[in-house]
Amino acid sequence: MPELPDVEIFKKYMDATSLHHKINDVAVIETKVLEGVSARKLRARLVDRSFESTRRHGKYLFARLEERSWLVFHFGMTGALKYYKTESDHVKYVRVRFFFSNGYDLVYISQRMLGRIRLVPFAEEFIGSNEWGPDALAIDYGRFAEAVRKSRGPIKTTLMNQKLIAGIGNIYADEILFQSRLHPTTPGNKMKPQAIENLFHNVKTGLKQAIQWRADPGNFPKGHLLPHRNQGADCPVCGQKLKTVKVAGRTAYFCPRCQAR
DNA sequence: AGTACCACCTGACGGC
DNA sequence: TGCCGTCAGGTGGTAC
Repeated sequence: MPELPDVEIFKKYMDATSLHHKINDVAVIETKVLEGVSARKLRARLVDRSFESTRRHGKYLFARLEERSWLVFHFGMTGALKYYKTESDHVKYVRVRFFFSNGYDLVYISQRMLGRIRLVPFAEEFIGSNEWGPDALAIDYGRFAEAVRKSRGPIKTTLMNQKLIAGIGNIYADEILFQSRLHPTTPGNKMKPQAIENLFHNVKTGLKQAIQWRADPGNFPKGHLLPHRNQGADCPVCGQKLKTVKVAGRTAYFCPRCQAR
């Protein structure tokens, strides 16, 4: 699931639970989730240290250990973090476990193992080397509008392009386009300035609201697409049957009436 | 440069 | 019940 709002919730969760506790041990249950670092090195760099602060860029979460040392969490489609008292709970798909000196663990969960954990010296440098665009909550209007105006492909693809704007995935792209009353295949370079402004506004408010509602569709008030984003559902605004279309290999849900081309 | 497709993984679900 | 195809909220590589 994890897109920007979900990862922001993981960040808040980690801030509230996992900072400043000494790490007693690290257990790598599945080495496949480690990228560019061995289980041995990870353990050596973490044991006796603690997570001091976190930051987020797009769908990536960074936890600072010390100078020149950041742990990078990426969650893929099925990742999450959970903090709980050691052995108090049986959690499935735990791939890496951090044992704190206070008797609690932070675990990295990843059912499909499409996410990765890395260890990098500088968060900023890592973000730059991946050529990610500005975080969707930080991008300014000028840069956003330029990216949209220059794109010939479907607007949904542009919203999800991490090199242009970091943090929006399949689900929130659908919600943002629904709020903007834009068909997912609308070409960016065909959009009027008014429509681009409106889309920009909905990127910001859509993501901020999702964070307020803890990225849980169950908390979304009426008039939002997410809780209805499944086969055969009706538009929460006009009642029309929602439709789907493949955009860049992903399923886009939209209302054919509210989001007419 | 921009876009499409596949591979990476596991599991859930529907049809037969 | 069991098997099989399809699909799932992400990303990176390759091929046009």
